[in-house]
Amino acid sequence: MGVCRIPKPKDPIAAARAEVVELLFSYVERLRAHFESVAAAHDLTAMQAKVLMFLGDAEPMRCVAENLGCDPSNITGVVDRLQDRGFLTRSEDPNDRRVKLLHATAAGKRLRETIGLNLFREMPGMGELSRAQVADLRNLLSMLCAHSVEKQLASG
Amino acid sequence: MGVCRIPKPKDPIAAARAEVVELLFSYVERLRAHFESVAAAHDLTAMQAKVLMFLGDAEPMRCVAENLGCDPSNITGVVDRLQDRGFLTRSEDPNDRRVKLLHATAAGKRLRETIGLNLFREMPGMGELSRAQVADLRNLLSMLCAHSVEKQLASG
DNA sequence: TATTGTTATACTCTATAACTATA
DNA sequence: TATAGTTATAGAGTATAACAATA
Repeated sequence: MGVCRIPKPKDPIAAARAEVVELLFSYVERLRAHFESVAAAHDLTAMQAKVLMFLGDAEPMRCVAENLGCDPSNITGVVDRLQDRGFLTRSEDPNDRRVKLLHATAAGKRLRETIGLNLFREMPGMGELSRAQVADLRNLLSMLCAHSVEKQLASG
Repeated sequence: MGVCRIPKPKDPIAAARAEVVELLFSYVERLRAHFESVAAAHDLTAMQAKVLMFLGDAEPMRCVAENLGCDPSNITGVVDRLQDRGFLTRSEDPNDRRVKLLHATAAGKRLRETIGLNLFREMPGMGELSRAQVADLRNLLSMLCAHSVEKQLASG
């Protein structure tokens, strides 16, 4: 999300946290650009790539919308475009005929695999971390994510 | 950027990196939602908030576009809307009259301060890290960001 | 000639509200 | 009544191309 000029607190602990927040936003901006560039290399928008990467074997559209944090009405158009290009199909859920399930086609699965590999292999800065540093980062991110989910569930 | 299903390599080092990439994308999605929610609380889109947070004392529009990784033609509209609401003004650069400089107004500076504080104080999961963990995270992120910038400069 | 910012255009994402079909 | 998905609509972000003013 680019450079943010967050006011620095005087308390050293809070100041360190503020610095982490700023670094995170800077790195997030790079990740966003990286993701968009990988998607664009396959003529997909970031949104279309997100939907494709989230697809399981039989994903209800509502779950896609919830995971992506947007209104379900948006998903219709995104899925339309992916379907027109042959990357997924819709089917009715036999258990609840209101629900439509999304399935990646063979071409969709191949594309997903390719995008996944590109996302991983060209991850900015990742190759410079040692094995131990990668493990440290994994643990710290786990804590951040776990707590975020907890808060999300509590407030929802 | 939501849940990404990145194929897991068999090599344990590569697998650990892939896990970090997946965690990063998950946390990034939470940060994006956090940023949007803070911006929306002040009737700003994420893009408008990014521009406002990036504004220095006299920022050329071209620099804003470069920092945000988008075409300069987009900035015109975003800046128009922020200007209409009294958060910034344009002025001609006396040294190069093609350039227009952006200045946050008093209201813009107040809003920037408030958004910065909200971004920092409600940062998902950040409050759960110990002082030492915050320091570790800062160092790891510094490495990731430093290398990203280096690559960016090398390729540009 | 090259660059800065603007405008026009077309496409996509976005939320809201109204609608159909189903539960 | 409530829910899943669609459609219509309006507003915003996005890149491309053409343009005026300036360098």
